[in-house]
Amino acid sequence: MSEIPKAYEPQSVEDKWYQFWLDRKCFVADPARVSPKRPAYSIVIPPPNVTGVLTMGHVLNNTIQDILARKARMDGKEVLWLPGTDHAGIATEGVVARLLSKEEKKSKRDLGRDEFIKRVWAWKEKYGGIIISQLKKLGCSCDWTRERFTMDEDYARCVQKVFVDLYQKGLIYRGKRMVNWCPATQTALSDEEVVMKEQKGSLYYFKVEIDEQPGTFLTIATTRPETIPGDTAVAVNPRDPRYSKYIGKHVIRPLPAEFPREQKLIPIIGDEHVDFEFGTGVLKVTPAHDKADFEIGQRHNLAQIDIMHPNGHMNPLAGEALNGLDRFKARKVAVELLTGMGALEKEEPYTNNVGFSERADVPIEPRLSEQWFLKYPSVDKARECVEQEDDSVGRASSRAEFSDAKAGSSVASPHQKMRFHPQRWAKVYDHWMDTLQDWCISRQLWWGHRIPVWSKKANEDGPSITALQTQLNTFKQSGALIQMNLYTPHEKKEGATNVLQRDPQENYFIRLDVAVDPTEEKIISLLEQHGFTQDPDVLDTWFSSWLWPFATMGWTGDKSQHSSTPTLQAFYPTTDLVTGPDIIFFWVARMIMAGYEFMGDLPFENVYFTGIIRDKQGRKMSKSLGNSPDPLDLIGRYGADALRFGTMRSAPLGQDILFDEQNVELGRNFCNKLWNACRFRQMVGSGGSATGEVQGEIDPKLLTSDDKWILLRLDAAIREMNTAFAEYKFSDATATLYRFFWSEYCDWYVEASKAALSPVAANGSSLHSSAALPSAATRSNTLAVIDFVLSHTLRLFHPFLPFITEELWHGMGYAVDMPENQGGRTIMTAPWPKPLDDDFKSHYGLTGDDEKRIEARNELVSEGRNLRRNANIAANKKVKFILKPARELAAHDVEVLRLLLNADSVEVQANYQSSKSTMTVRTESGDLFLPLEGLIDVEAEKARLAKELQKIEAEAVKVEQKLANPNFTQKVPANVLQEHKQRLADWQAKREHTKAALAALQN
RNA sequence: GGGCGCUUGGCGCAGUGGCUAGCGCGUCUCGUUUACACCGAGCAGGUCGGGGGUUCGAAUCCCUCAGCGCCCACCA
Repeated sequence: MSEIPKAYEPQSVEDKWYQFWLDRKCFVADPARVSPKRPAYSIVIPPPNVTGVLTMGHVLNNTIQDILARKARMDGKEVLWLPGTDHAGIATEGVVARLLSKEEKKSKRDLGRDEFIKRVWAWKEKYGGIIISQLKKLGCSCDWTRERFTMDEDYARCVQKVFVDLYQKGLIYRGKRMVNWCPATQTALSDEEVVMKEQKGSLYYFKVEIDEQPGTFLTIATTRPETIPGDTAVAVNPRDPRYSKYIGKHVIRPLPAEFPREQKLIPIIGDEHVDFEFGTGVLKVTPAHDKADFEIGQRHNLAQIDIMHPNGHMNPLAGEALNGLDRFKARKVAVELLTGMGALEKEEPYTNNVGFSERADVPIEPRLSEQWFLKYPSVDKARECVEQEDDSVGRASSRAEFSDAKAGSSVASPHQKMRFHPQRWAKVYDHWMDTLQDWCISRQLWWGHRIPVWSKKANEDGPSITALQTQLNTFKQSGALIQMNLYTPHEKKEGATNVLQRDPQENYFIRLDVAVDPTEEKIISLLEQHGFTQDPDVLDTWFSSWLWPFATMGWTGDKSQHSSTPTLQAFYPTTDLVTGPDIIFFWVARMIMAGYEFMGDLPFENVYFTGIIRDKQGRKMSKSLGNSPDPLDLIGRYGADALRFGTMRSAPLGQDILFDEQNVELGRNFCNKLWNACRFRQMVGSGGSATGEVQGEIDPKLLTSDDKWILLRLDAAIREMNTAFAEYKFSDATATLYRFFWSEYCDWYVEASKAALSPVAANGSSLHSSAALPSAATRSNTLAVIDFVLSHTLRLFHPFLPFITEELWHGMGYAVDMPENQGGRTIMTAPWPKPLDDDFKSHYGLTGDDEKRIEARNELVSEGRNLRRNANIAANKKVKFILKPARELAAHDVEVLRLLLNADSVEVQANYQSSKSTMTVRTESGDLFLPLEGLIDVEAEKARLAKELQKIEAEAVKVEQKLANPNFTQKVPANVLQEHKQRLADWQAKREHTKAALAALQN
């Protein structure tokens, strides 16, 4: 580090070191190196969408993972941070489809399935994974040799095998159900992909005539008049005295107007679901377009009339006037029609919650359709394994226990408990697990894992199916992974999940579904010969992501050898998962169930839930608001370390993060401070008698009080860091680093060390009679302390600031003396600092007393500076102070006082008497006087002292009263009592001193 | 309708029964002294959301009210 720039320039440093780490394979995990002495540590990245670009959310999430991974490496663990991307079905298909329509004016259907999928792959190769290169810019230490994609060939096989396996277990079934239908993307969605949004709309009241009692009308309130043509009943609460008498009668549905009367006759039914407080207490029932209505329909065996096309436009069953209209347009027209026929009674403004497609941001259309569903596996185990708050009473740091347990026995038995951080998410998880609904896993898309089911419909007496069934059974006996399900009309009566619905266009049919591992080519060709076709649907993207922790580690899906890959054996279960609470159900819960079901063990030991990044005003980051900063731009302007540090510093555990660019600026300033502190060490090192080389040995006999103090502060910082890591409190960790390095090391220690480092003093003479005469030996000793502290500090910083610490580690020469694998090559593998132990402390003579004495001396400095400011003495003007010490002070300390007070001299006078023109203050380590020789503003000083005295009085009285209370003195613990007595004595001493000073001014 | 979280100086936050309630940012004043103006020094600024209770002692524990936010839920 010869020519050191005055300011840190991250741009010239970051790429260099990232390449250095890659070249030396620093991020590559080797299962063979794992041993009881070198335990494994693993994280799988939450795979970002392959279409994604880096957002502040990614920065937060991945910085935390990188911090954990880098810390674990320094702890001597074998670390695997496994990266990759997610194929993100809907998102990716949407991106490519939009591109296609923009550039070629074609739809995906124009291209056809195979060609379209080719285009998606081409797009993926070209643009996909931009985010991967962005993660590298951030400094992420992922093992890129193991990068995975959820559509990789071997990953896809895992997905298919899992499907067949669950199908065999009877957990996957096909069913015609009410699903969340997205008319924009024209696919079914899971419940989790629906977000509720408050919508302002209207509640329309319309009347219907009771067929059996002409002239009697019921009024119905609805928000969706366009679905009237789909109504097949009107429901009232059977306990509702107003209406119960009408149950069993019929009403005439007003729409479609042109339909014959008998087609529009629908029954009035009684159902408990109807709330008689709401609206008029009469509910229109549309079993084909509303989830609750569907269930009412099931209970009363109502017909289902589907009046919409899949794209959300009305079909002919909605009637001439509505046919072809978009559902929202149809709503307006339906209202007009009702008004026209005099059926509309009123319309009132109404706000309700409407389900929206999370991806496409359009209202969901509840729609009856045939889909694949999964009954969740391993639910009980998954529910029990997450530690609830009540479980943990009396367990101070269970994470430490976890780590130790794992280190102790390398072959781990199945883990019992998993911890969430913050733990309150366990409750949310628990609640969801208690109310699990079957998961709709099929999607009407092309980009994704195609459902490995071949099926054929036939008439009930079709001979081909039975014959084929027999044939397939022989394959099955030979161990092929296939499963058949024969659907016959009879099953309908049993009300089972495998309900075969009557196909409206055809007669009853039977169907043979065959789930096959797609690698069973013989079987598939046999099926295809017999006219079987593969299900056109693909699986929900999360149906592949839920296997991520083990499908990425070489899991084959073959149960007999599921733990046979070295990677799985070494790194599964993973240690930590870092993710956002928004995907706790989508991903975390499902991974836990999959972990148990397919690996027989939980997938991770700890889950850290980050907060959500918001803007300064607390709004969510969003593209439409334009309030989402580009992290790459921030990295360009401030450096990756600055972005990381600024983000971590403002990200307390469990709370949302308000992003403010000022935080990044602060991170940059901090890096610069670190840079300059090292630069200072280089500059003082090359002058005087010491060379620029690292000073190794510290001589206990030559330590100054400040040296001892900073070593003790370093010790405290290391301990605090360890606690923060154990509790996943990264903002605490950065706060500790900030305080220790900036306030304690730079502001106090470095400034004080200048007394020992003074080149003048080192020459053996001094300009100041009161100054100590530090020898050259003391000087190099202080340099050695600085090197000790800095080399530890850099290591404490490294997980947070990987680039600048690597640059300084080498630049300062700290790498030189270290063994190759312990920091000699890179700070990445330098050992994490240990707290200073008792041996160390006694060898160097470090005691709590030293710490207190320096802090008392520093208080003297602060008070002295305060006096200066109150006397309006310019910061650069040299003055003389007089000190009447409470106890003996070393020459070094007096010299430090002189330096830090920017004084010509600090004279120690045991019997100094204050005079009229002297300002003064009493501190624990003595009375400080600032003689002003007539320059003093007596009135101002009187006022200041009076104010001071008032405050002192108030505090003294408070303590006096406490001590006067016998209840207090009797019940309070001895140490607290003692502390209060001391406090009173201190206040009284200050009171006396201030009174005396005030009195002196009166003369 | 249930559940969870939050409320401490202008802003963002620490502080789970006992130091004079801290920290960072910001504001203001002074300052180019052997790293750093991306800096240093100093001042100002808080009845800890309201009310009640437990206790010798409450920002901290309990009750209650209010406000804000999030999640879950089939009132059309």
